Amino acid sequence: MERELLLLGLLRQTGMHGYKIIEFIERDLSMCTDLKKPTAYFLLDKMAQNGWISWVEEREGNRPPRRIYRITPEGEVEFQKLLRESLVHYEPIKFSDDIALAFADGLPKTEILELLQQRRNALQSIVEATRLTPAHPGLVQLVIDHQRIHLESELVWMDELLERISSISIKGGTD
Amino acid sequence: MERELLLLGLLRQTGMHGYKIIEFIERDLSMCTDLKKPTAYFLLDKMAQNGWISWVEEREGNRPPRRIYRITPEGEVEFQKLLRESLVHYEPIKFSDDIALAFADGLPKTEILELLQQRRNALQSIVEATRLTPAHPGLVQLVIDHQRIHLESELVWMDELLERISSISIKGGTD
DNA sequence: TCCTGATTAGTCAATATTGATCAATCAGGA
DNA sequence: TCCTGATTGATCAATATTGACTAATCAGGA
Repeated sequence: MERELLLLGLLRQTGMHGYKIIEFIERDLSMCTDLKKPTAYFLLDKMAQNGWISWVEEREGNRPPRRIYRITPEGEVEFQKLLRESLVHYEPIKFSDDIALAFADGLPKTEILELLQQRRNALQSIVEATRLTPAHPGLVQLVIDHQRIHLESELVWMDELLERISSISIKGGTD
Repeated sequence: MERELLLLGLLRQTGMHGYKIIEFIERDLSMCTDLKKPTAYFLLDKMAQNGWISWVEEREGNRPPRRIYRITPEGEVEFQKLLRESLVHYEPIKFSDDIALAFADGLPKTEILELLQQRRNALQSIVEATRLTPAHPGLVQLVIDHQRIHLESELVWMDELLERISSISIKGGTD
């Protein structure tokens, strides 16, 4: 549902062909979504069938023709509906990486600590890279700041986690 | 991949039939995963074909027969492999809800603030409910604490967000 | 006893997602 | 000019995921 919102939101700003849309998403919005190319084309098709967007074929020079998508009035209505729904809604995220944590007693404690230390270092690299992100214009900056704040708080959590695992005895662990 | 790890991790503790597995996941691990019933059965089938788990048919009273799954030695090897991979790996989560934030200028500022205030209140309810969660035994407690810490930090972020949006002017907004 | 709704257990058709691939064009060095 | 690798643009077969459904059994009130 957020995927439809994303595509409508982009096409609302300007008409675009599929490739440009995907390029923009992967460059500027990769921190919110992992929408892949074939999924994007699939959704564009579906939304065109729904009448939310329309397209015209365009050919530039000798290149193969491409479809320029634009949002329709019905699409604009749908956009606003999805936007309202999405803004009020809060869905706690799932830390799927924590599954490994829950079953970590399948390994000796020293190894758990080594592996988690590597995870922590990977996280730290990401945090440091994120600190260098240049400012973006408009509301996207909010999204970036959210991500940055979250990552910093994750790093604090990882350090606390390493402490706690050091100090507990692991049921089923071999040391 | 974490889904396979999850199923192997459960079957490693004790043999179970599909329904019990799903029940446990939905009751105790819903904060890490949203694995649904048909997906679970699909994965159990696949893992059985891979030789990671085996099953025997059991009938209890007059009930229709059901398959009791257990982990095999090959499955145990795979479990340890997946566990190691998953413990070292760090993947930043995607805040897909932030997509709406990035496109919020499709609505007037006062409405954005109203809607986000509702989101904030929904979050606060979840935070309060989470504070009451009783302690779990073992490593699962770590997972719960992670979630709780994250949610508290999200609440702080939401309040900052509301402040910031109040004080900026929205490009394209109608007020 | 009979009926109703809840629980247990699982399946399947439909939908969503993606890795791999294709095909044209272009940039620039040999 | 010709070749090579990068870029643009999109598709498809295969895989993953899930909403909706089936079907049996059980609990307990009329």
